[in-house]
Amino acid sequence: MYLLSRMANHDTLSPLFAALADPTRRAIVAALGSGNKSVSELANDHDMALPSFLKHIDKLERAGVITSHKAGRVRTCHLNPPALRPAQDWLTRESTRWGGALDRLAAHLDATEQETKQ
Amino acid sequence: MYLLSRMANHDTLSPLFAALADPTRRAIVAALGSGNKSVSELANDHDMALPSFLKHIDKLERAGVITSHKAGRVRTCHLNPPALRPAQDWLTRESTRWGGALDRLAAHLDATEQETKQ
DNA sequence: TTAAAAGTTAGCCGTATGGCAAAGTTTTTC
DNA sequence: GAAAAACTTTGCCATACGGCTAACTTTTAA
Repeated sequence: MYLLSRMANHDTLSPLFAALADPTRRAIVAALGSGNKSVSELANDHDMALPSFLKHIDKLERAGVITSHKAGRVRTCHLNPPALRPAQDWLTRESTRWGGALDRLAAHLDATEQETKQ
Repeated sequence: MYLLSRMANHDTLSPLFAALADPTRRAIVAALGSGNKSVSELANDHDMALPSFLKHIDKLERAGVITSHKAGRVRTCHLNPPALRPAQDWLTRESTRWGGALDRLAAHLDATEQETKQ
């Protein structure tokens, strides 16, 4: 039926989850939580060559998680607050459905217990 | 300071986010939301060779998102409800901090506005 | 008892990822 | 105007990812 492949699939979730699937990048996000920072300020916390570090910045930026602008020779990074929403929404939606399944299981177990008691 | 590299890093978040960073795997999770299914039942919805599909199942399982057991020749897959929690928690924590940052920004703008009004 | 069903294993392929060092560019500072 | 700062580009590396086909194993059904 291949529905997914038919629906003009602007897949924002995949790059978003992928961007978060690395400790360095999550640390960057966490660091930016307390305010904007330059690339080198961010990089100081990570024992990594700058080009390697920049790849992480790029990936976060391409996923929309952060933005950046350059003023003079320094590039400053900012969080993009709405970016995490799709991920949160997906997780919430699925968890809710799982919860529903658990509820149904619980209900079934209850019913079974009632039956076996009789 | 490299704190992260020192703290006996049971990184569950990275494989978890990585597992969700693929449409096929998210579809599997969604499909299992309405009940347990065998590998081939799940695979029917995806135009993909079985070995390729099994890799997705394996990755979900290694990330703890699903479990499976084999009865006879059929392997049945189940959701593992608590698995998504760490991802949700991380997103919630960060979003909250971002919200805080936004609040502080708003407060700052308000303060600035008050100053300029005087 | 053979044949089909349902996975599984092995091996190959091209691209992406996460790392590096070295050299280049643009600003800023002295 | 030279030198330092702050990236940026280039190019390399090993491993992981996401896909395939072909061949194999185990269970079930005819």
